[in-house]
Amino acid sequence: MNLQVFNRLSREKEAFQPLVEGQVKMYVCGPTVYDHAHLGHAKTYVAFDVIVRYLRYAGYQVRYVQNITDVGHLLDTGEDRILKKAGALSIEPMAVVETYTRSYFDDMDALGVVRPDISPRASGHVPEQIAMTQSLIKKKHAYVTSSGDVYFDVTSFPEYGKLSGQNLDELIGGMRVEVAKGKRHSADFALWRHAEPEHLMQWDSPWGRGFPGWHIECSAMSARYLGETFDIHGGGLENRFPHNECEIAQSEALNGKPFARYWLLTGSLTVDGVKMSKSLGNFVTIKDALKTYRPEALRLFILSSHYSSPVDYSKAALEAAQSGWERLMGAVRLTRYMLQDAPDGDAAAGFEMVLDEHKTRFMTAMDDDFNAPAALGVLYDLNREVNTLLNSGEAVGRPILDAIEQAYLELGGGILGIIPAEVNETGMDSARQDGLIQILIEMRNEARAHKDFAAADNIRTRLADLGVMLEDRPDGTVYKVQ
RNA sequence: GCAGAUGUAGCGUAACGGCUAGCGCAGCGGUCUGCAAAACUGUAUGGUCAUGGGUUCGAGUCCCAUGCAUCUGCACCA
Repeated sequence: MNLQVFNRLSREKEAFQPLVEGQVKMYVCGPTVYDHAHLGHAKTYVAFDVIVRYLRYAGYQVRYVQNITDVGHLLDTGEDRILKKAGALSIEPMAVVETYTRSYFDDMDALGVVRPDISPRASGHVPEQIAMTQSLIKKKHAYVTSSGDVYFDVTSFPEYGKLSGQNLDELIGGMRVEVAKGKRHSADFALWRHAEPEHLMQWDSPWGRGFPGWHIECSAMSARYLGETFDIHGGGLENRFPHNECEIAQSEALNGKPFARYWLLTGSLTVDGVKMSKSLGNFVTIKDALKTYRPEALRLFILSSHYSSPVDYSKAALEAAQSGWERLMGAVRLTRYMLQDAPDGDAAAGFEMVLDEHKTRFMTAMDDDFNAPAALGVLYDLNREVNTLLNSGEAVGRPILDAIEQAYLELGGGILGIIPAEVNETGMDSARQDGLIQILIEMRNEARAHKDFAAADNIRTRLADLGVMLEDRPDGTVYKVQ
């Protein structure tokens, strides 16, 4: 275990050394829950899922916090995303939040993403955000305008821009949105906004009725659950500026100590080279993708490029991932098939060495900034070794078969989340269905024995039409369900 | 304009400065099979690693320059 991570803050690969030995405190920017999640979200959260899984596998005790943004995230027009959706559907804003929060967790569960330990909602932490804003005002890092808005004063934090490499003077030129009234510097950002009476989500504050700005929630909630300084801050690269930059400014200006020690940001999911996003309309929801592809195949597709790189979505790429997954599962299925009738004893015990070697290579890849695509390559290498062994015709003892299955479950299952533990892959092959298929296999093999290949092929074809694929092996016929 | 990223076989992607540049998908053969499927294996002298220099015993990797293409952010987004 010699984990190196690429820290976006230092722009260098660094040895990973958590603040407290053996413990990792990690915060990842979560979704704004105003619509169903799409594959872009899947990319980010699957990537961090594997990071968390690996850290835990490596023995760290991880506290993983991922927020749910349900207030304060405004559109260019100044409208709140949640309120806009609530208006469109004519329902309570909190009903919108509830609907899409559940939808989000449903999607993540379906993708096998392990839930965060804490999923705090912004609307449930308004007092914390107000308190933080008050302290920032007291320390003269923020000011109140005549209309009841509170802005962070970016000139009071000289390091502003250090994460994204932005320069205050140059920022002004590229601005697309009109500078709000009352701001001293165009780069100042809102900690608190006053609300008009008809605004549906508003709270009392020292500055009148209003609601928190978007950036403050992450600072307030990470401080509450992880402390003022914590180990890993994750999120999508597109949030580096302004969001992540503002988080750093607020927290470090207030606490006078480092905010997050390692910044791990994910590359975007693109479609034909362009980022998948709501506004461009080029998105595919996770629910839709799961109608066509297995969750493991989606994960494999996402993990086939490094978390910090972009990955381009296409039908061909997803189908390639699904084929690759089938390839891995072929060996897993074969291992499990042979385990049903495996001899005791140490036949093929030498394979233990091959397993160890590949495990080591796998870990080396993951230690190198969570290089899942490289680790996946090792898994494919191992897969070939396993296939060669299991098809060699030589006896393979139960201990080795157990060790092989264990390796798949550990690396492919536990860490990457693409190898399911159950033999049952589809939920379709109940005992009864299995029995029915076995009867057909027996009938077909009788026909084959009588060289009645027309009848035999008829059974095989018709089963294939139903998605049941037969494979004849020297030691019998096996099937898989598509 | 400013900040940053990427460019490696048909496609998708890897490679602490060090074996013949790896893996997957797709194509075409071979072995196996009654035929398939799966698997293994071979093959396309399958790769001028964007271009041109430099450092080095050694460069896809480090440095400089160039131009092309594409992408991301610039106060909207995971």
